[in-house]
Amino acid sequence: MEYNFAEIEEKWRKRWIERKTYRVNIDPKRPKFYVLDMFPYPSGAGLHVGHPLGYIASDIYARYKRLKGFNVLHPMGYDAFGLPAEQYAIQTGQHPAVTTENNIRRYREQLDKIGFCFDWDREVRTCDPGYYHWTQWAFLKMFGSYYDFDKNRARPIEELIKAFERSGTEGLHVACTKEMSFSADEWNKMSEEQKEAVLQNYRLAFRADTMVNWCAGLGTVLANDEVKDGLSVRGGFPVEQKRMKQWLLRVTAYAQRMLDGLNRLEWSDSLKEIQRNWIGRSEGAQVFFPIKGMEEKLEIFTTRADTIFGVTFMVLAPEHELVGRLTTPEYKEAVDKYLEETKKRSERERMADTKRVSGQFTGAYAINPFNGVEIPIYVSDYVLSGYGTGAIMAVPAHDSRDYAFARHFNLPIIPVVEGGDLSVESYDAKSGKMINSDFLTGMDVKEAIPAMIAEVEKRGIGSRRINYRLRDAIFSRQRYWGEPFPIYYKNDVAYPLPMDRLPLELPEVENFGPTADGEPPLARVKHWCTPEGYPYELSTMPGFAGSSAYYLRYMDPHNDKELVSKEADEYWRNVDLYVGGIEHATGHLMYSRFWNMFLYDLGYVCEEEPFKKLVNQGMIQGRSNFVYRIKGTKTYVSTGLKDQYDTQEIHVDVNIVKNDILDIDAFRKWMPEYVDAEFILEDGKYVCGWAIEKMSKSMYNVVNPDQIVRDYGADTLRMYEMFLGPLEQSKPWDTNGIDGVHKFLRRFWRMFFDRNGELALTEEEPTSGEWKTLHKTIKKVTEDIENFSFNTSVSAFMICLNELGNTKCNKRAILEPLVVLIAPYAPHMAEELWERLGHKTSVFDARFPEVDEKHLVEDSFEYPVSFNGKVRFKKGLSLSLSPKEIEAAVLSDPACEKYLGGKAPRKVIVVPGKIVNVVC
RNA sequence: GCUCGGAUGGUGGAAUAGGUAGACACGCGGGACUUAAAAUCCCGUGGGCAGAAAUGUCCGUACGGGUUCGAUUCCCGUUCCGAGUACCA
Repeated sequence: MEYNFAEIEEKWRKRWIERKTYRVNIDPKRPKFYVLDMFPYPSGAGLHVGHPLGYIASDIYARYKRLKGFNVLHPMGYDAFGLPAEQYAIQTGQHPAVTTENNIRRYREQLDKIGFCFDWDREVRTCDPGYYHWTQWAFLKMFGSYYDFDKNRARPIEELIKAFERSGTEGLHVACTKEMSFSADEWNKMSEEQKEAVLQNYRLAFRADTMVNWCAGLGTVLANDEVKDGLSVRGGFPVEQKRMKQWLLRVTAYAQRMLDGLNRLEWSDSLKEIQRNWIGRSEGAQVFFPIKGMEEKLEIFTTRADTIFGVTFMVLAPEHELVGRLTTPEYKEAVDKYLEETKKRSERERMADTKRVSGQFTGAYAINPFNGVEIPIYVSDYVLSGYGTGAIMAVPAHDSRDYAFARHFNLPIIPVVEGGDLSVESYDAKSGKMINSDFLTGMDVKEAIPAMIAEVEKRGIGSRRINYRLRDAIFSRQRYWGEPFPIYYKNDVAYPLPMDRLPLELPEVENFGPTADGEPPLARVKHWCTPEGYPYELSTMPGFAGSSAYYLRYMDPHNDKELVSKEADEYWRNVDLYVGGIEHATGHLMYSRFWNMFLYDLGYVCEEEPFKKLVNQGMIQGRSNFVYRIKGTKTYVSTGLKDQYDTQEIHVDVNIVKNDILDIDAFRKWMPEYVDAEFILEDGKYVCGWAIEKMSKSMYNVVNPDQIVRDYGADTLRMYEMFLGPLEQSKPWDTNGIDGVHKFLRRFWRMFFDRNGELALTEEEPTSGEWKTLHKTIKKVTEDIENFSFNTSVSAFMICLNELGNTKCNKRAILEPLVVLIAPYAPHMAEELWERLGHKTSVFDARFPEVDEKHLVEDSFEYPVSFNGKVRFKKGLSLSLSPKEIEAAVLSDPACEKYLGGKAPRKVIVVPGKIVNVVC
């Protein structure tokens, strides 16, 4: 009876759908477990073998948990709004909904072939009105909320309005764009428009005039995480800074909570580190410097308050609001010219030459509040307007950038901390003894910082301050294929659409590009306004909007009254295991946490963090193959001989190469130009060269999972992807080892049958060796799944089979538990075997085997003791060297006693320089 | 520049509360079965030296030190590779 994987897998794919094997419902009698994959954006290219890696791992885990008695929620859906479908639409006129639908169908086909246990009844698509209803709903909730730092949570904006009516801004401690100060009286006298303008300063979803990343190539604004090296992540177009009115989400209000929350999550340290850096908390002080001849003061932020006596100049960002006012007439022309120049330099250019020093003196002076010294004020683009206060006190002796600036403009450099050689470089380290610093002199830097901050506060010229690098998230996109904002305008004041009018559906347009005068595509819609005639917002929401709360929707996907019912939320709570790529560290995984915390604050969900444990699968790279053509000929030379000729390296399709050996016939048929190719072989074979590259069509190294499933079956694909190496590690796809895994499955199958293909298991009692093999494997596989070491558990199965194969074990008591054990990895084969073993129900309704320790008892063990003139046991025993004495010492050692359980050992073998072997 | 990871045979990778390094698999070599191929099975496989052989022995986990009876594992330094981030005051 051969293992006919094609037939078996086809049968069970159908059976699972018919029987609804993977449907889940709330079941209070069983503990829940929520396993989630990051849902895919269905691109036109379909899946390659790298995509399912994480899905296979989570699928194994989900099936394992189910076998362990958990009620497992394991859903799948599609992140369906997004740029590629829209770009394609602009080029071809094909509606993005159509392209998206086609791509989804293709994805589904491919996913189904791999045998995942998704509950497809819970599928969500972010572009469905029934889904984005709740994206819009959440947005309106944010619009209607503010953040209270005293209560440390979001509250309805009505509470803030009441506070304003009662006592203005007095005593408020809330998140805002800009500090405001007014009395209750002033508030009450404001017009509706004025009040709304004030509230925009506090709402968690708000509209503001800000510097944005404008990408002309895509015709839209981008969030910080969508830009890399000054280019758009999607498409690679240049990005420039532009001032525009945009919708934003006040994620900065949650900076500290998101930072603190990380400590309670089971995420990898590297991922947590990335988020910590992205939030970028830094502790320091805000200090106000008087400006000579002006009432106004210059506010700066510094983490090095201790170095205040070393300040020799001040620098403002070019966009700083004081630049215009404090520049003296004789410097006006030069400053304007400098501002003009920096404006022209793109973000990318600025980043490219960070070493170039540029700046301009404004003619104005600040006064050092501690020693009265007048300090020149400069403008320079090395100071960023978006961080801190957009102004700094420059201490060239202890900051490398200030040092470079001072050198360039010949400004004084005053050391205030001992150490380093200031003639060469600045001394930036936060340690050493203070000098030239009045009351700080003699202190260490670590004491001087708090001492100075205390002094600043005492004199009332500033205070301790915590700054975050995190910025508010820009939420508008000037695109078509996204969620419309449920917002309309009256006299340019934004109003929320009433909740009962949601969802606000995306209207049809005949052209998906921006309008001639640069308006978003929705401007083309004739009556894009409320029934009362008020115009709707023209931009749409960004990609991360739909993916921020999708894990909640899976809990209750068909509910049209709420995002998720209380019952469903309280049962499923949050995601126990989330598997996905690390590239979402600063995007989706930040926004989701923010979004969930917000819903938590308002009482809509019962957990503060959305994803308890998170595992990042590595990327699967492509392994390209090459042939070497002798230049100017049609002769191709094998790798080992290529140095003897003048050759050209040519990519060859990896699908016609096996174990780096070229299939010559297939090569001749591959492309017309190779029909009459000649070969110079090594040992009768053509050996190809290889390299690890990104998996891409142009390098002919894309391997399609469908093809692997066709040739080897889904179970082999699943096990092989796990066998490739540690899940979290990036590794090249390489089919070299796939035969080994496939061979294992065939051998496993054959264990159950005789020559005639009849099931041939006996009820005989297994030997102690067979029991031991079984339980050793159960133990190892269980531990490995719990630790996500899927690669070593595949090895454990192979070892198990090697051991059982030696004795040709065909005992039911051993083989039946192994079927359940392997079911998470090879579900199709396990189901088939389970059925043939006479079971009427799915193998996934069985229970995962438990380890029975009594079968694992060792009959001999090694007692780790070394020998070198004297012997020291781990417990700290020390003795002289005769073997007899060693034996006595080993036996009297409490640890040994524990091993032996009171019995006398049969033999103690002393291996000098090695170990002591104790045999029972 | 800063932060975080990593480096083990021809290849992918095992093994760390410090205890016989190289599990498992691929590849390669040899053999069995077969008219032949496929499939299947068995044996060998880190390197050097000695030996006809069994075997013995030395060296080996990027490099140099350290702690230890004992280090792939812990500590310090160096090199290389990867990832994140980048005028963040």
